[in-house]
Amino acid sequence: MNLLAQYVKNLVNISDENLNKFISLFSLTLIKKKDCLLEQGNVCEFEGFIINGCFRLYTIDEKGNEHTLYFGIRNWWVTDLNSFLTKAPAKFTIQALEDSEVLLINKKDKIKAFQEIPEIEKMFRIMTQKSHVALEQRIIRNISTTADQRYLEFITKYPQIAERLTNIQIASYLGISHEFLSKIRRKIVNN
Amino acid sequence: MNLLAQYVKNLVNISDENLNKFISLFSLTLIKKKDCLLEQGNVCEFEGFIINGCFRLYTIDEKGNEHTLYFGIRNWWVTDLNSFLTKAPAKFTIQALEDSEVLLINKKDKIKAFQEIPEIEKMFRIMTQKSHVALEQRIIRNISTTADQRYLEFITKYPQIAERLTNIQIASYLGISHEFLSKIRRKIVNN
DNA sequence: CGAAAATTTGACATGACTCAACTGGAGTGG
DNA sequence: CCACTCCAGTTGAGTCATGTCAAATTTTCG
Repeated sequence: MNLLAQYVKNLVNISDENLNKFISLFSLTLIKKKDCLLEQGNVCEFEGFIINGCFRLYTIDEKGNEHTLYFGIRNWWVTDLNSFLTKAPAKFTIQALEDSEVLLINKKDKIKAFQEIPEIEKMFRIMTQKSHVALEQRIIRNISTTADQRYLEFITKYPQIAERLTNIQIASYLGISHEFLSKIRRKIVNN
Repeated sequence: MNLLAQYVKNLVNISDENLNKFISLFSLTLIKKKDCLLEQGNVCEFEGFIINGCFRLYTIDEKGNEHTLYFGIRNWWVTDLNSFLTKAPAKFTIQALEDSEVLLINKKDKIKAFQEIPEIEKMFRIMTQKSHVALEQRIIRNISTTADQRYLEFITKYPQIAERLTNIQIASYLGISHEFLSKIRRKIVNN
């Protein structure tokens, strides 16, 4: 079955006709492990819906350290939102961590969908609201808990993502060094 | 002039008729310094547009420590989004830091506005996208920079907010203790 | 003026980073 | 199939960032 169609129908009531029209705006892209969907500095011309595989969206700072904004798997969206909206150079790199499949839509077609299919505008609003809530919660966790707690929360909340990641990648999401994460893991095992 | 009307017109093209219809859904509320628009645990029944004054949206954790999600002043929106959307008990308290004026809309009327005025749905989408980008940037800052840098960035980016706040409030936003913020400030002065 | 809150300060404890070394497993070319 | 390399993970020592607690000082505000 069509994963994207299912996703849309879960959020809004939409006719099959409009749904098909929307889905036809996407193109399926295959991408190999370690290849990038977007590289920091380029303009992000797409919004992507992940069908299979796993992606990491990260930025590299002046010191050369990587910081992960989020990981994406099946049924998640992925884009550098600021770059996509404003055509500013992307602050993030989007890399495939496995051989992956993703449905891409460009900005022109997304605007077209918004204009022609009101349910789609509504769907994106609902979607954005949900991820907004998730971002707010992450900020509160980041400013209020220790790395131990954030690590346990991450592997508990997203076990199906965590199991595919290296500890280096998880550390870059939690905002700690991978050496320190290693020590946290040892401490957890030893109790 | 009507601040909210101006705000809407800056984001979307909308007829005066629809604009007035939208604005008539709000009710002006005056709230005194230190009073709360919302208390943690209650259901957030409103979304608010600030006309005057200053608000702080914060949560209290198990240890009794306060953590600030954001501050709001004139021209900003304020709500516990998750509670407003899902009717779950609010995780945040919204307190006025000064005598303030805020325009409130309830959920039923907001839904009505979305159904009857497509430009309003569009406006909220644009608004949510912008704050989404801001939240993403804040997460990256939180996981990648030290408290010194975050403090300097905050007072540089939002001087008109920072000047109204106590250091305790700023510290609760940055995710550090107010004693440590005091030491940061001394260090900055002494160079 | 007087009380409450904010701010500062210092001593000490803990969280977290850096660097360097080591181990072990996964891929790769011969 | 082996030897090699590379990368992830672990570990320890030393250091820096930040928290905690308690006390003193200053500011705010009724």
